[in-house]
Amino acid sequence: MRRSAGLQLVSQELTRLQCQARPRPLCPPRNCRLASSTSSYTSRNISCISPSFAGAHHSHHRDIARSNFKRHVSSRTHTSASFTPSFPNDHDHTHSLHSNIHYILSQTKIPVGRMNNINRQKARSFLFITSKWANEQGATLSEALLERLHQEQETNHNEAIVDTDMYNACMHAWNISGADGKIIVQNVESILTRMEQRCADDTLHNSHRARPDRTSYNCLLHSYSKCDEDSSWKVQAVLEKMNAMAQESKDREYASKVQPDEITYNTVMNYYATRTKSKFAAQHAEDILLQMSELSQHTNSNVRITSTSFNIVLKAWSNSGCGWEGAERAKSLLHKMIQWHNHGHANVAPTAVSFSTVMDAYTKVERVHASTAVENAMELLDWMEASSISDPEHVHSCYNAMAKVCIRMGVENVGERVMELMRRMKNMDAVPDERMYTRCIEAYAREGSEGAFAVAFGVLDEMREHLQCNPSSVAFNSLLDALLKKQTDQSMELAEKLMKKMESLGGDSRPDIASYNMMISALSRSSCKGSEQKAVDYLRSMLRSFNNDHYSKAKPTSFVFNSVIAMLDRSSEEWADDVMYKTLMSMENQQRQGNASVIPDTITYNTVIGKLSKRPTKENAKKVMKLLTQMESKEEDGNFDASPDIITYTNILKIQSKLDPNRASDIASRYVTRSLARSPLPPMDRVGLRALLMALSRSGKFENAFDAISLWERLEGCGKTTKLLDSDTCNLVLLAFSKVKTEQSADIVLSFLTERLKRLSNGDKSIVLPTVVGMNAALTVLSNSGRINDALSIVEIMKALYMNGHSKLQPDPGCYTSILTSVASVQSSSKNNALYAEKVLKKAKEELEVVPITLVNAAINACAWTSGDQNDKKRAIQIAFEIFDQTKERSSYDAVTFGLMIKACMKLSSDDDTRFKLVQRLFQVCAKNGLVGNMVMREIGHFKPMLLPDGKVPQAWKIHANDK
DNA sequence: ATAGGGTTAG
Repeated sequence: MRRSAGLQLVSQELTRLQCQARPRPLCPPRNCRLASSTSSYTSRNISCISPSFAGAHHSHHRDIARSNFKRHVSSRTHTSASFTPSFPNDHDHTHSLHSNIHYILSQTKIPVGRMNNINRQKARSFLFITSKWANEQGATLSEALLERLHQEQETNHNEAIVDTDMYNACMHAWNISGADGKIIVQNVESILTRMEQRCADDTLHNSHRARPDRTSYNCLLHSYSKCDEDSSWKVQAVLEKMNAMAQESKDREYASKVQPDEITYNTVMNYYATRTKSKFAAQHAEDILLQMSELSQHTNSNVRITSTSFNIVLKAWSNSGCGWEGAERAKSLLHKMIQWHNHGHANVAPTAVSFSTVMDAYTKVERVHASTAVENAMELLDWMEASSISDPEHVHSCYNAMAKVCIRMGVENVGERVMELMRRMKNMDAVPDERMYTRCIEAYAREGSEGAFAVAFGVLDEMREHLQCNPSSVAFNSLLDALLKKQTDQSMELAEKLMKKMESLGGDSRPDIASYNMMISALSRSSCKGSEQKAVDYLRSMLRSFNNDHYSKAKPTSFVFNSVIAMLDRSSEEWADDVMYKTLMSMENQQRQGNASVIPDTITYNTVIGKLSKRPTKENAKKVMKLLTQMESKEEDGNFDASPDIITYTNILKIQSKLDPNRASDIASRYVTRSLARSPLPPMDRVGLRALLMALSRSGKFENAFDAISLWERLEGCGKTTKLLDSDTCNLVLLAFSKVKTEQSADIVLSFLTERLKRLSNGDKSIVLPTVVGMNAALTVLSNSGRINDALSIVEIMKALYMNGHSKLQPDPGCYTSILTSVASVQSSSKNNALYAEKVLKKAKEELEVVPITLVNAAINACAWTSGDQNDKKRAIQIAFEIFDQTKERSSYDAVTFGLMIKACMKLSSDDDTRFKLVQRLFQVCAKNGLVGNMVMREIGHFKPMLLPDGKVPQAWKIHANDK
């Protein structure tokens, strides 16, 4: 395929940018080593490198953490000045921070109760420093210091060491940590609870413990808005509690300290404003605004409505998920705000944020309203320019919001439109910032034409010049996105080049989680060979970037891992299953290290287990079992994300039944037992049920057969008959019992069958019956217990059902064979064996058109195993010969028939003389017919006394034996 | 201690 001119242009552009990239600074060892070791999976060197200072309790860990930090800092100073990954505060302070950390860590070595004043003062100021780091480490560290100082206070009853501000700072630290919402809420709740409990425990001896104030509760309320979970009842409860405390407290001063203020109400509104896709929440936020307005009327009120309050409600409507309606409501609220302002409420002046928030609401309207949305937003922009804004330094954000509306609404020639906005903002003395340039790039890239791409790259260049630094990954991502949506080989190639360039530029330009998501999911959609390898390589470099270089923007989410796993699942590369397993291990590793955005779930595990099960090797079986254990132990710990389900077990049983059937039946049994204990039963499907029953039916253990039947009956009771149960699975249940030789089995099987037959005769048409296969198994069980008559009546019933249209229940020779084989088995041999054999054979001859030799043989064999006294045995021999003689007439016997007859004579004869005569006679007929087989020779060989007095085999035997 | 903004993704 020839390259089009436009793409060629873009490609040149890329190469040019590549050359412009800053010369690679000196840090070759790190990169070289990593690059050469791509074959080893990165997860191995992940765990030890991630620094977790606060969690480092003993000095060994601390040393590792510290030395890694040092290495990290020194390598960074070489690469990029704008890079501040793990401690995003002022870069120049890195050194003093380092010594701070050193100091703080050394604090933990001082025994409790031995900190002097200077120690305490330092710890206190470090607490306030670390609490402003705005990352998880800062929060963890400040909380650790808080707890350490609390211990100190507990041993010095007369001194107040920990005050309310310190608690508040720690909660604030979590709120700004950027951690996952759930984690923030957990930590803030736990700090506040501790604070409250410690106060409640306070005695006269120590009345110095810090009491939560309004700020503390405001912090708590704030944390709820960071988390997606529905915490509205908690928010409501906190507000009520604050009001109650303010009213009920006898301490007037304290009462005024916990009385909710405007920040409290703003924060509560903000909680509702952050609930996306909920009209109710937006309405609720607006209601609170009304309440605030009433409260502010009271004298001495500490509540007053400001621009912020309004802006929060504007956001609420923008986030409400109400599309056009939400945008319109936001707009009219903005009008109301201006009215208020005009009526003398100076502190509700609309700000740039107000305008840009409403504009943002117009980016979320339904397609039909696209052009009106753009018009309305443009009106807002005109309006904003005409009015005096109280925060002119934020005016540029309105142009950005406007540009976003144009892009989202699919305006034609968006690139030029956004360019125009950039010119227009300059007239307002607003300087386009990085975000605005990025928007502009996005706009051109979205246009998709090759010329537009070239312009986008041009803007990227311009941006570097104007901003005097490299564009952040976001700008590149817009380009990547647009390139990858083109879905051509060339554009994929260009995207790969772009990724390389981002890496070489380093710093904030490095690929982030969005870049990796896009590349990997595009690769997983591609059918080119080698895409798997490329995707896995990207995953590895992402992990390296996050784990080793602490690049927080590359923090992985489930999405990347799942894309890779899904792609490998479809792959035919022979390493695919192994790499899938390693990918899952790496996911678990992330989770273990506290990355809350990585959640391997049941589907993830099932995909990997499913793939591993396709290749039944011992290693894969081991891996699969390890994964199952992992899933089960998570479930026990109360984490149900990855609870094993029927699909999990189906795959596990698939591999184990090939390698270790006993293990398979144990696994199946454990699962069935647990499932039966639950109500309702966990979901089950046909394939899974079959796999379970197969595994259970193989073992020959009574418990397993019992599990099988219990499960089947329970499912039948749930009315799952049509969806799940069929004759096939019913057969498996009976088959399970056919290998168990106990009296109990016969009872269970018989009542199982009679129950179903009874229901059938009562007109239950949904009843599931076994086929001959299952029936044969049932016959085996009954005959094993000597219940030949029961067995024969079952055959009768089968015949009747067959006549009634149950075509799969036609009695076949196998039925009789099943009975006779059981009669012959050692466990069930009785004095009646021969009589049974005679009876069964007779019945078979009546019912069947052709009686196969095997059936006759089975009858003779049954006779051979007759026990009891001499008379019983003598009669057995007679019966055997009668059967044999009848057979002879039809000349349908074989070598085995002779073997069995000889065996019968050997076993049943009362003395050697009789034995000799009978066997000799049989042997002669046998030899004449040329049917001397292995079995015949073996039987004769067993009998030493049959040899001649001189120890030789009689001539008669010899001749014919050698003839053969 | 409260209001915001950029990219992706089945």
